[in-house]
Amino acid sequence: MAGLSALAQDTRLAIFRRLVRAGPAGESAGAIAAALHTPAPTLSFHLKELERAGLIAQRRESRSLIYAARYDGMRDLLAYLMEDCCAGHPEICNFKPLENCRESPACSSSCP
Amino acid sequence: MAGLSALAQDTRLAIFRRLVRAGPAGESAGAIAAALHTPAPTLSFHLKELERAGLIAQRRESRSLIYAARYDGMRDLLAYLMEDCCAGHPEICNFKPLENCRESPACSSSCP
DNA sequence: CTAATATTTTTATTATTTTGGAAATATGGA
DNA sequence: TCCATATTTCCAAAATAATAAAAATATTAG
Repeated sequence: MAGLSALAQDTRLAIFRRLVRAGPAGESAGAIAAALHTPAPTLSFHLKELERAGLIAQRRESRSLIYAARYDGMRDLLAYLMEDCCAGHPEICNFKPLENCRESPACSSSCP
Repeated sequence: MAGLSALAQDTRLAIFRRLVRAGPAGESAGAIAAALHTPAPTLSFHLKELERAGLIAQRRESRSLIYAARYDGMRDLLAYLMEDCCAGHPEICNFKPLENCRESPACSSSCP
């Protein structure tokens, strides 16, 4: 699973967390690099990796390249892990409810 | 997150999937090695890695060492990923329901 | 105690991933 | 057109992870 390796790296996980919080507006490569104190080429390498895994998407906005989290990519990853594990043993899915999720009809109505 | 790196490796993911399916009875190191056509030292290396991540547990049964999946470890990993992502953007959690999960009261009642 | 089985630890080698400088590419403004 | 900004690609070095042979350890049976 590409998504797993993509997130199994500190810098990439940090990037992804930022982008999830940034929402659909996303954030430019430069802004991320500055925030994470990471040289541009290193950051670019990780962004490409996350994109390859389907977890983020790139778009150009004038001179900047903006990256944004792909929620469907993350959903796929979660679904994959759950299918694997929840499948044989549903008790794995016995989460204590996440408050801000409960508030969303989408979430509270259709989790596995 | 140790759990992410632990599962971001083909052999280890294969081991974990086997053990989840094997249930609490688990499986001996030798049996896993045979099933996955993996030399004993290589397997032992990966088992230790999974154990370090809290995803499996070891117990001795006579001469054999039996490994079993730790559901709570897996639940923690899923919860971590969801908190991260579901948090800001609950629509990520909008899974199409997994059938065998719906059947379990534990699961259908308390997913995020 | 000795032998047989089951597995881990040690160790060295090989393979993969990560890092960042230097050069290249793309966009927009003067 | 020429320059500045934003970012990527190229590439080689450094760091990390995976592999498996050989030796060591643990358990039980005879």
